[in-house]
Amino acid sequence: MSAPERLSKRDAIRRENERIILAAAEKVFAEAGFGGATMQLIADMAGLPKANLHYYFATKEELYRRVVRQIFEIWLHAADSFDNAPGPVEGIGAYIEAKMDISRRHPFGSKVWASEVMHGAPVIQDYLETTLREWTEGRVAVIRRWIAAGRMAPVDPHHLLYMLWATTQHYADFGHQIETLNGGRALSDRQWKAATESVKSIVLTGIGAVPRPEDLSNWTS
Amino acid sequence: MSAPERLSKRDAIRRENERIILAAAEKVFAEAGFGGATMQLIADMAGLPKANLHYYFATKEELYRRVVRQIFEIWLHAADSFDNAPGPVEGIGAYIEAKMDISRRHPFGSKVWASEVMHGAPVIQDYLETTLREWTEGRVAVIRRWIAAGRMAPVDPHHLLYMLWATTQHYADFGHQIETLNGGRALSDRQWKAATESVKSIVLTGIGAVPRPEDLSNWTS
DNA sequence: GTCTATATTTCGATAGAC
DNA sequence: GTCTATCGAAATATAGAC
Repeated sequence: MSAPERLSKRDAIRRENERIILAAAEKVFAEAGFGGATMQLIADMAGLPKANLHYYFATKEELYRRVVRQIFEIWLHAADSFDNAPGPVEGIGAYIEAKMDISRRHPFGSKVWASEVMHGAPVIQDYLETTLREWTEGRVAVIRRWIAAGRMAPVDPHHLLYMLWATTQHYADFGHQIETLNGGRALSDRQWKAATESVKSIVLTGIGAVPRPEDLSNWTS
Repeated sequence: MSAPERLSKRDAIRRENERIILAAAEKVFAEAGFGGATMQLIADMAGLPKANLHYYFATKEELYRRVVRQIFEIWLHAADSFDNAPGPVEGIGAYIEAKMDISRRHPFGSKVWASEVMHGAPVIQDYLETTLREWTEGRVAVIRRWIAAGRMAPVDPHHLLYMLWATTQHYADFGHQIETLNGGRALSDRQWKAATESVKSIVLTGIGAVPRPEDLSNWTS
């Protein structure tokens, strides 16, 4: 019985240290980029000697790869709201809410992902070509069904998805710019709510999934 | 006459070499990030010895600063379409077209800017707090007038601007992802046109500046 | 203005005691 | 599993001949 117990304890230590290192790495990679990040900076942020990082993660690239995969999987789960929704108002509405929530709670991961894609996806190109492509085509099919059912206007599904990604992730990736234009203060709870509602309103109205607001419903050219 | 002539010739050489170096630097900074970029890579891309870069730009950071300022000024000029427009359809429509065109023609500059902002704007924070803030408040005022005149729905002007920036720049910053989802091929002329029209259509419809397309105008809940 | 050679620093990674 | 000391590679920047 002692062997499994020792192994279990060692595993617990390993799991906890990996968690601490990954959190520190996510922040440093987001703030300095892969090239600008140093193992020393990550070690300091994690409160560990630099050599310990190499004990848990053989190379800087392996550590980086784990960070990128983390945010990617979080985003994939957010798409659950998309499926089984009766229509675009519920499906796309819930997806925007989920993505905005992730932008607020995981701004570092979002930035690491953006940086990785901007640099040509050197370490996650295979994910783009397999998992992301399949995910995208699946949602494109759902959007096409909604269009065919007359529940939204016949917009291009791919460009709609790009708009959803762009608008929601912008609040994480360009959060520093938004904060500066907000008088140097981070968005409050109320402002995050307003941002989410603004995105939902413009997109859902823009694709014809909800009616135009009353005060403009009698629009004339 | 010989002194001014020599000076002029020297200036011409300087200007041309700076142009070559800046173009090479923009590409390398975009593809590798500030930390990942090396003076050697930039020199190779420019076809010059590394020492010549330091002759024209004292430090790597000074060279980087010039690249960031370049794209920022291009974007500022694109906003001319915003002003003197009679309404949101013309103003915002032209702005989207101009920004999409920049995303296509200056993808490297867009990525360098995105990377700079994501890392907390270490070298252009003053621009954000002065020029960008003034530019933004000026356009917010224009949008408010359009809303007051009943030419568009009462959306939050700041969040609308963020949406315009996010959607248009996404085609440059995440161009690699879009290309991958497009079967590994860059967007064609036709596809860029479709992307621009898609963004314009959803946004202008979403803010109530154009009527809903005919086939959905008799929407019922 | 151009270019080769090099000084100096810093980083990723490892050795080896504990 | 932890940590100090250090190696070797690579980077920025400069010196100095042409």
